[in-house]
Amino acid sequence: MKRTNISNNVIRRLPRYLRKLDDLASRGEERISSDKLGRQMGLTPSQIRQDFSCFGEFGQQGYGYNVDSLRKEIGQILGTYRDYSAILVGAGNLGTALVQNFEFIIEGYSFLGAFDVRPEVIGKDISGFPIYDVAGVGDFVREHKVDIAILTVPREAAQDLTDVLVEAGIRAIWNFTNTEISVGENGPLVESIHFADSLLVLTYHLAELDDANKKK
Amino acid sequence: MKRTNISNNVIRRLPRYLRKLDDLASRGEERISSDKLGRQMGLTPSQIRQDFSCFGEFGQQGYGYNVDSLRKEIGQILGTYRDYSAILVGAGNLGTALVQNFEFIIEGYSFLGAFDVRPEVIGKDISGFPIYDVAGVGDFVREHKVDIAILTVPREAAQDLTDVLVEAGIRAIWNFTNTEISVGENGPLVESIHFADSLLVLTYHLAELDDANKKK
DNA sequence: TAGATTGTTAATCGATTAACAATC
DNA sequence: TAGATTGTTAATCGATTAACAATC
Repeated sequence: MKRTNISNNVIRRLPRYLRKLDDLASRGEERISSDKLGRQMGLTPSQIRQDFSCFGEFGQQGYGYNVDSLRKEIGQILGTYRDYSAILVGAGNLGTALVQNFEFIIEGYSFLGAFDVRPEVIGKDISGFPIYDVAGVGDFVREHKVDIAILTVPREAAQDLTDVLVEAGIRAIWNFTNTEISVGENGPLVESIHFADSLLVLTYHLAELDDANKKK
Repeated sequence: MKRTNISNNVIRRLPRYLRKLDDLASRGEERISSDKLGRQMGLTPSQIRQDFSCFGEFGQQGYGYNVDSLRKEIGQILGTYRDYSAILVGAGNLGTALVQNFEFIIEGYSFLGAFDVRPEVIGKDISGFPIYDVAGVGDFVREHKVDIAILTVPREAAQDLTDVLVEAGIRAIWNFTNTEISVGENGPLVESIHFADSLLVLTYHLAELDDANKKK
């Protein structure tokens, strides 16, 4: 599989392809053409073929793409078979929800446990995984060479814990704290879920509609 | 304020500007130039000026932008002062986390309450807001002309509840179900938070780094 | 006034779309 | 073989960047 200088736009479309292909597979579809896929996803067939061709030749002229093997290829590209290790930092409602509701976190990764600062939850468990004292998170990351930290602590604690994680050599932070965390030069990858941003995009469009109606 | 044919890229940058300006304001900054702002956000000054100029003239030559008034302008554009009404559909861990942790949901909107299907939570409350039987959500939306539904139900219930909400005339759905929900022609706005997509982007980059290292 | 910095027009760059030869 | 559909090259479109006159 090649991987040369892929644009962000392409990368962000890959998980959507994967979801769609999972869906097609679960409905028993065996093959799909870029044309059909495009119509189902609201993309042009050209774009789909361009996107895939960034990574290799996954189709067959006159036939299209085999759903199952394309799905595996894209899973491969996205690293889903690499068994990265992950921990949860912040075992509150949000962290608990993520681990409990979204099987993909536990199934797709080596989930090693959770960390929290509150004495009343330390020692308990989430979906069978222990909740440790957050005081030990740095050592734990070092010892287990943890790849990904899911950061779901309150905003106030975000930067301090980030510093600890970076210091301990974490490779990636999935950031739910609604703050911009800073990781310095050569720091880990950071992917943030900014809930408020998403909601504001929604209200932008509501406001837009309201304004358009008012004008009439 | 004008609003003509704004590209998606621009719209998605607006909440980031708002966050940054809130931050500057809280640190007591009074003015900011596109140049400084650009350096702090990793954008070019040109792009920042272009973005703002989609909506009006908010700056002053030789001075820059007044942090506080720019912040208000962008808030206005994003509809933050419009007091849209919202309900939570699905009072599980995730929904509870959203309402409890993210003040902006309760502070920025008329939050009217939560709905769930489980008898043991109906009648209880989240942060002082009642949890109603989800069986009545359609009537509630109709009666209160609810603008936004925050959809945090299990994947299996997602489409059925969407149908109920659409039928009742909901204007926007903030979708956390990790599924593509379909709302039909002239349906509400939908903004989805696909947790898995975000995590996959992270592992894509991890895999990319690993591959690059292997080659060396 | 001189310096700073905007808003906007023009130039560049990159991403999407169209076209088509290759081939299953 | 004929029809379908890919992978890729070229054309188009849109978004970002650069430049600069206007002006605070």
